[in-house]
Amino acid sequence: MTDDQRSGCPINLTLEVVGDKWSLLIIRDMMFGNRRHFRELLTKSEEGISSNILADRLKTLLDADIITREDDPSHKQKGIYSLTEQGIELLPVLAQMAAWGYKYLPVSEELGIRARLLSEGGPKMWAEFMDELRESHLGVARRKKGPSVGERLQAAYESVVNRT
Amino acid sequence: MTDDQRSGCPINLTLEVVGDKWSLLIIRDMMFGNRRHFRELLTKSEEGISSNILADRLKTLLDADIITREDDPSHKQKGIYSLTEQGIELLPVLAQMAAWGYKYLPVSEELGIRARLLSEGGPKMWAEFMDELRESHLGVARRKKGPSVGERLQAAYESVVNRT
DNA sequence: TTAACTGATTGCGATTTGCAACTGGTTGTA
DNA sequence: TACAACCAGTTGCAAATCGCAATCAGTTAA
Repeated sequence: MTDDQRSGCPINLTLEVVGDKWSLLIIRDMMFGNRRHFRELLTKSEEGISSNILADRLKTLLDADIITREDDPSHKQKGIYSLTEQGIELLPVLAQMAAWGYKYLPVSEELGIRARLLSEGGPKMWAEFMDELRESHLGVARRKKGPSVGERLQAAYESVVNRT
Repeated sequence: MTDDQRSGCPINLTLEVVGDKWSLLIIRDMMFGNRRHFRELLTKSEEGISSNILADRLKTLLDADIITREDDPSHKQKGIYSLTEQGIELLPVLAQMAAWGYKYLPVSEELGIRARLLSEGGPKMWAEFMDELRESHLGVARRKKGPSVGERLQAAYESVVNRT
């Protein structure tokens, strides 16, 4: 964990924290897939991360204050990972990357549907979804009630998957 | 250049193209620093990329249709690199990363000023800047005239640097 | 003629990656 | 109480990638 920074450029500094092939995927799974435990992140990932890489990245993200870790009261060995406020605020970055990928790359239909909805929903939907994440990860009650963005995205995904 | 994709997720696919420590910095320099030649990208970069990495990443970006390369008529060996439309459309990704880095990381004052203005300007300013990039990289005349976003960002940067 | 400049390429050690097996402990069930 | 399944990681090792320095061959201006 050497902290030699290459420059004080905000884009560079951001890349030094999350600019690898796995960190943003872990955050994606925590945001959109409700993965909160090590095993969930390990086995339910689309891409198949290996356990040593996952452990290493979780450490890095903890150090960078993007996630936190608490003990799970239901199981002495289980840890619950949560996004911090600054972790939650990476959502717009992911949303823009998803929108770009959806537009220009060979995205699969199942996995693209969320990106499409999120892109169409725009910054307003992102803000709403971030409020929901603040509720589930930080325990901050959200104002708006009713069908959540998270639920809508999940429902859209499942409707594509279950279409025979 | 093996094209084994890990999953059809738009975020993952985007990361497979630009998810390394250098590609987005090269694109940043082309967008905000007007770097169009190999030497400019090599020597005028804040971070000091090495020539083999630069050559490799330019190849990857060419393959991914994010940039193009033309011969410079003024010099038989010189090449001019330009952003394509999909390269230009990475601006919102960079802008969001810059905004996040500006907010949460120890950004230097000189290099942070552009991020601040771009963040405050929001999507409207991004669209304007993208139009300017379409003009300088694709030769598409932009509608709006007057002081460009690029000029404004550059002027703000210089005013911070020259402040004694 | 020659020095500086052009876009790269090469060699090589250091770091990072990714797979597989394994560790030490906890929990549920019979 | 025994035991299998589950938990969060760790370790060993081979392969790939990274990054620095030196170098290359062609081009241009003095």
